[in-house]
Amino acid sequence: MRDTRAELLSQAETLVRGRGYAGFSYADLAEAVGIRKASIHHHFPTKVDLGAALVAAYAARYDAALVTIRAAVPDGPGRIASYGQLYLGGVEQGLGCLCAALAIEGEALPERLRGDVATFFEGHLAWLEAVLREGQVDGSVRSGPEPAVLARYVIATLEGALLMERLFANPAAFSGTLAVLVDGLRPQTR
Amino acid sequence: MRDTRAELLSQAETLVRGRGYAGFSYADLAEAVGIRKASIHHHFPTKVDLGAALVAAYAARYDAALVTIRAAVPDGPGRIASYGQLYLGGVEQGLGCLCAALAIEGEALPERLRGDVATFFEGHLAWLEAVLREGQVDGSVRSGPEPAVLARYVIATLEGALLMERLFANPAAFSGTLAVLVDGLRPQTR
DNA sequence: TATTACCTACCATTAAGTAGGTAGATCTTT
DNA sequence: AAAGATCTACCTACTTAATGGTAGGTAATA
Repeated sequence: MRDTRAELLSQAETLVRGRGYAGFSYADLAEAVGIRKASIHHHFPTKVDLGAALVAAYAARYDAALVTIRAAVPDGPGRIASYGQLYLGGVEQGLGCLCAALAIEGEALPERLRGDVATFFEGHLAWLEAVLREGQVDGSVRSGPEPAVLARYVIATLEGALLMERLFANPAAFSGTLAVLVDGLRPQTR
Repeated sequence: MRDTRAELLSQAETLVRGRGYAGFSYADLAEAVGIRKASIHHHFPTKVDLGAALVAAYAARYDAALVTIRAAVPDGPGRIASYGQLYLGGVEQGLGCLCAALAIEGEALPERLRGDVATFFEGHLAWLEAVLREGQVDGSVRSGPEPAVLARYVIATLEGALLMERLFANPAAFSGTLAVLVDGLRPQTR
């Protein structure tokens, strides 16, 4: 059995992450999957439905990774480093963040998708905030700034680095930025 | 006299920064400026021509600001803070970075524009690198990481913060991230 | 017998871009 | 200075291709 729906989601994700939401069409997707354009509507009646499914699947994958990281890595900076590694894959494949691609379209983006994207980021912010707070408590993360502030700073840096280093096809530079970011989160004793 | 060309550039910039390059059309622009669609082609024969003019004008405005900052602010962190303030305007107006909007479209973006966008970022990276190097020399910026690495980290953080905080319409959060960023650049003595 | 998963054929709309024209400003030549 | 020529900045009307989406059908499966 070939799971057409999954294939559609996979190819659509690649298209959106590579060219933006407005920048891909059902025709592109049909060609990528090897199915007729109209058949896509059977699985995803409208483009917004597809977009929402894309965000849901993307968020679910991230959520699983976040749980794993928290279980597998004990300290704050290590967890943030692992979180940053999740973005690195995008740089290596030349794909940006799905939600960044959607977010950039701002006012033109269907309301529903804008909400989904905001929810995605809010989830990450909540996870980061918890991780950073724990790190401050156990002493692995520098105290001072509020965890909520640090969380926004972390996600901004990684989203920005992904945007930049995908353009320059420079995974090493991404890793450099990640290292500076993580290092800056440790308690300062130099 | 009304400078139609300038008006076209201004409105087009707002459109691209608000909805992406693929997300706006000559029809949208015509309506925004109060001119017929075909007349736009008189000023900008193709959409790529318009896009390139947009990037050129945007880059020129930034370049002027960079020169001013370097002349008016003496220390490294102060200069980076001023640089970050340039992005804040976008958050407040609900507009993203023009070049980020273009960059996100990646492979779908006409070759020429991709080159122009890369040049834009390279110029900023060069400026940041020089500023950070000077800061390390005069002791206002922490030593350790290479200026080139720090430059990429700075621009990534600001581009990412603009992306995020525009979505959340949260200029205060942008300022929070900027503060963490700038603070982290100072020589650490806590 | 429904339902699923696909198909062909179509639709209305919108996209970027072109053709060709007009009114007014400006430059050139006598 | 007048006459003609050219240029600028816009227009209406159009083309071609692509967009998201629909209608309705078919073959296999549950």
